[in-house]
Amino acid sequence: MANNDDQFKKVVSHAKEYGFIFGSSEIYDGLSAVYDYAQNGVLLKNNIRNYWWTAMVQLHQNIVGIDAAILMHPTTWKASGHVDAFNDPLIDNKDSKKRFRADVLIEDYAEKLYQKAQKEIVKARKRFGESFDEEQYKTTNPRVVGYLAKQKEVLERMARSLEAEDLEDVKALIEELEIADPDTGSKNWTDVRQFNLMFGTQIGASADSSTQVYLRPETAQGIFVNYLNVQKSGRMRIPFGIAQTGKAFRNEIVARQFIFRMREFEQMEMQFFVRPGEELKWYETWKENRLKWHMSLGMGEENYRFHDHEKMAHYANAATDIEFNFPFGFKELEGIHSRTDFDLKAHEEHSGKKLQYFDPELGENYTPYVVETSIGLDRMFLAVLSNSLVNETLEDGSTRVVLKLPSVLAPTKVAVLPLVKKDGLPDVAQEIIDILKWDMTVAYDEKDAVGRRYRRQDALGTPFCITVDHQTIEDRTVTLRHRDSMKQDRVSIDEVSAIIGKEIAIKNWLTA
RNA sequence: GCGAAAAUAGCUCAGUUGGUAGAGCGCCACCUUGCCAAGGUGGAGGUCGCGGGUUCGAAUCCCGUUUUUCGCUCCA
Repeated sequence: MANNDDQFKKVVSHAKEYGFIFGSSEIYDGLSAVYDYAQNGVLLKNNIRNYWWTAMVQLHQNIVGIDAAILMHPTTWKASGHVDAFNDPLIDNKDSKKRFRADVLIEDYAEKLYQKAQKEIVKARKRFGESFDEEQYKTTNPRVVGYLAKQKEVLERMARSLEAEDLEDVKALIEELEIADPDTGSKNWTDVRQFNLMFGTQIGASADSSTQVYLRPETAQGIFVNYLNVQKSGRMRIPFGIAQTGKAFRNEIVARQFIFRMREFEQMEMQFFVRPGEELKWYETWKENRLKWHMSLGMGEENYRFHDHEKMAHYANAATDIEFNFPFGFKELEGIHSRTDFDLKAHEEHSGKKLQYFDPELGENYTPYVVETSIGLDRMFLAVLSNSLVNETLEDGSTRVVLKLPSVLAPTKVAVLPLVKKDGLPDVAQEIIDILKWDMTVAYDEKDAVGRRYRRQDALGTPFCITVDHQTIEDRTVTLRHRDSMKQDRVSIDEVSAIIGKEIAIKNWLTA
């Protein structure tokens, strides 16, 4: 564990030192859980996004992409359930310093009442045997009636108070019921406070004429509200998918672990629209497909696992996470959910517009079911970065820090290095750069001994170094040095582009 | 948000009972070497997270605040 903590710290400090990630607005002491991608980080991030987009959109004829706005009509979030579900009433125990969801505390209390009633019923059944009438007993036995009535009363009062946002009454209820901290028994509670996980802002400059809107807490709704537009204008036939990448915002109570949980983050998601009843088949298909995508990067099969959800979110009938072995343990990297027709139905209800699809093969209308794949781009970035950072001990006992990024994702593909910065070698290096720069990101470095320059490129994850020496002037050959093996080949300048191109081609990675 | 710990140069860290800030690495310039980092010379870079207070004097003591880490909580 200590080793993992250590590795995580190294990743964070490496990310900063080598220009991958900076804390936001650092000169003003930073902003909690917001980060900026730096000169190398943005390249790596773009490459990951492109690798995903190619695999999901370009390679699937029945999947198209969109780019929906971050701001959406506020009713969207009523329909999606976020206005209600993203509001948590929380309460702290002053003695144990623990935080609880106030509604969960009350629900647990109500559940206990129900259990008491059940106990009475079980006892009574033993007593009366065959002739026992449970329904009648529930309405006649005073104790059971009391428990059930109390349960109902408690739940109803809580629902009323939450609906009216009367948080004082929620607290009053907790105190009246003498609900204690389940761990410590303390009844010393703070006030109940509401935490809204959606960022709000307003459209319209003046306060009185403005409309409250939200920064989207997930990108998916931008696809749902556009699904019929895309289907009709693109003449899409079910099954088909709509993909997009983009920012989403959540005002997390606790946002931690570097870029793992940020307030502003980027999702890469695809919603796949299918016939009702076929959703679980497609769910399995996409589970398999997405895992294969992860495996193609060669970051170790043992570092991935599925975590199937026992308890479903309100919209899903099957859900799994692809978890990755981060330095702080296995954590969710991607979610695959069978979202049923929950979202489209909800939008139909709230908008009053039909969002049905006419299936020409079946000759009937229906609201499609949806299978979603949703991966956090920032999490993927962290997975790649933390998995690639290695402190390697070489045969001669010396060490090097090397970022063994999959070369298809590496920010810089090749560094061109003149062995010395005289005798015309820099000019030849520049010629090579001018050939390669059209197809890949190229770096140039002429400072310090070439060995040290190799190490610098290792730390940046550059998979190839081309060294121009005196022989280059004579026969137009250079040495091509490989990051991971540190081996060198002598090749002609004319071959370099093709050799590197093959190694970094998305096609070769995705079909390997 | 609550509790605990921390914040000194780009990075990793020293800094004694309060006495005016240092090292290694890195960076820049020049020289030297020339295929796997750490030769030479010179240089830049810190109002010690920020704001108050105590004191003749604060990186050091006190209070507040911001950020980070860990725990609680939450995670569609």
